[in-house]
Amino acid sequence: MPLNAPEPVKKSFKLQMLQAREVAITRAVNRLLAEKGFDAMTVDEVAAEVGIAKASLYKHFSSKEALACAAMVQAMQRAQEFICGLESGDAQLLASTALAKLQALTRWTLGLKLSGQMPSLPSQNSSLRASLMASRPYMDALMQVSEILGTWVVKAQAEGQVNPNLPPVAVLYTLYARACDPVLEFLKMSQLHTDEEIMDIVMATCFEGLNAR
Amino acid sequence: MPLNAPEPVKKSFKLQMLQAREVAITRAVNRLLAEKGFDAMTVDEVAAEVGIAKASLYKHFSSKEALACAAMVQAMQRAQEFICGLESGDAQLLASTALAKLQALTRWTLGLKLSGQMPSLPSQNSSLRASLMASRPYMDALMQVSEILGTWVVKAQAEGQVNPNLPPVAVLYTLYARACDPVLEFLKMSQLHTDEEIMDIVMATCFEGLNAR
DNA sequence: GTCTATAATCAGATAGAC
DNA sequence: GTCTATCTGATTATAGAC
Repeated sequence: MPLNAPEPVKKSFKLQMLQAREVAITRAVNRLLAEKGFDAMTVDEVAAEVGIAKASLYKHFSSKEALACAAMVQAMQRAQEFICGLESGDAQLLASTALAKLQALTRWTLGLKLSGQMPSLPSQNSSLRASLMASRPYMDALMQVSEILGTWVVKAQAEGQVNPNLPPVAVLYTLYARACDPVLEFLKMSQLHTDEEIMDIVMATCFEGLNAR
Repeated sequence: MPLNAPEPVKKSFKLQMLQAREVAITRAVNRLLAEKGFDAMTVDEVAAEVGIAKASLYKHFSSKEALACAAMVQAMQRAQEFICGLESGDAQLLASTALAKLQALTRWTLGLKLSGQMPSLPSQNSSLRASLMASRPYMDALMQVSEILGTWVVKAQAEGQVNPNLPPVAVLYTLYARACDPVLEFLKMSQLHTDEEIMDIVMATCFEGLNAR
């Protein structure tokens, strides 16, 4: 048995295990964040869902806020990947205009929310708000996403497809807000519509408004 | 000094004081509920804001949930009064059509939210949700409001002013959701617009949609 | 009914053995 | 790094004097 060779291999393996564990943690946090929100989620629940002791969680993340931040960053990165996909190659056929891209992204976020994978933003004065604002990885990802979406909005307005009287930032905020819109839960609870129908309804109210056209 | 006459007068006075105190409490709760939400609000804060001891609060309301329920019922009653005003006399000139009434009510709720008087609904799994659903006064008020608004929505659709393809209940939920829309806070934080402008923007996105017309 | 003081509980975080 | 057991602080709720 060689004495030197196994070292880096073993190290890499351990690192992989570490990362795999952390991915499992953020996935659990993401799900619980979507289901109950930050305040109602307890660290004990996270530990139970991952299947490790609470103390072990704190070896990976220094606080409950750090836990949630990591999950939010992960979610943000998934959004970035989806956005990149919309900007490149094949997707051009499906989403050729700026408006089509905005709509595709919005529908994707609605689907995430309906399937319980969209961590609900801290809509009120939560301790999470401050932590997120102080988190470089999160803010960087948010800025990047906002910049791309901002250009899409401006382009869609220039192309006459989005109401040019609306401040672009207001359009942006509106799209962000739709990703955590309680209307989706309400309609799902009523059990009168399929997920597809619910998405169609919310997409219609968002882009076409309540008024008849 | 008569021995019998003062009795009912004194009782009535004490009752008035009691009710006045409880109104003061619900007002404070309402404000804190709007500012921080149910979970972040503590009973100590409520007591401090009202200016009485915490134990005294529990003489009026049996739990934190009961406290919040009372505030929500009070808010609901204010909404009912506004709705009744829209249906009667003078307001007919300002809000003659069903759509105009829906818009007037929506703008009113946006104004409440902007001035920090709209208690934010428990959007996630809060203990408040269950308490509200179990509260007869709250559910009764909610049902009454929903019934009236429901007729307005159907009428507005029949008059060709609201998109007839949308299920009326979806329109209703959408209007409820706009009353606690985070877009309002986001725009207010950006400090680029006055409250009036913010209301105009949100009203436009809500009723006319993001798309150009 | 209001107060001070305290009980009871729960959740975030840590100590220390392995 | 993971565990069990524990600490600490915050928060809901109550006891008991006045």
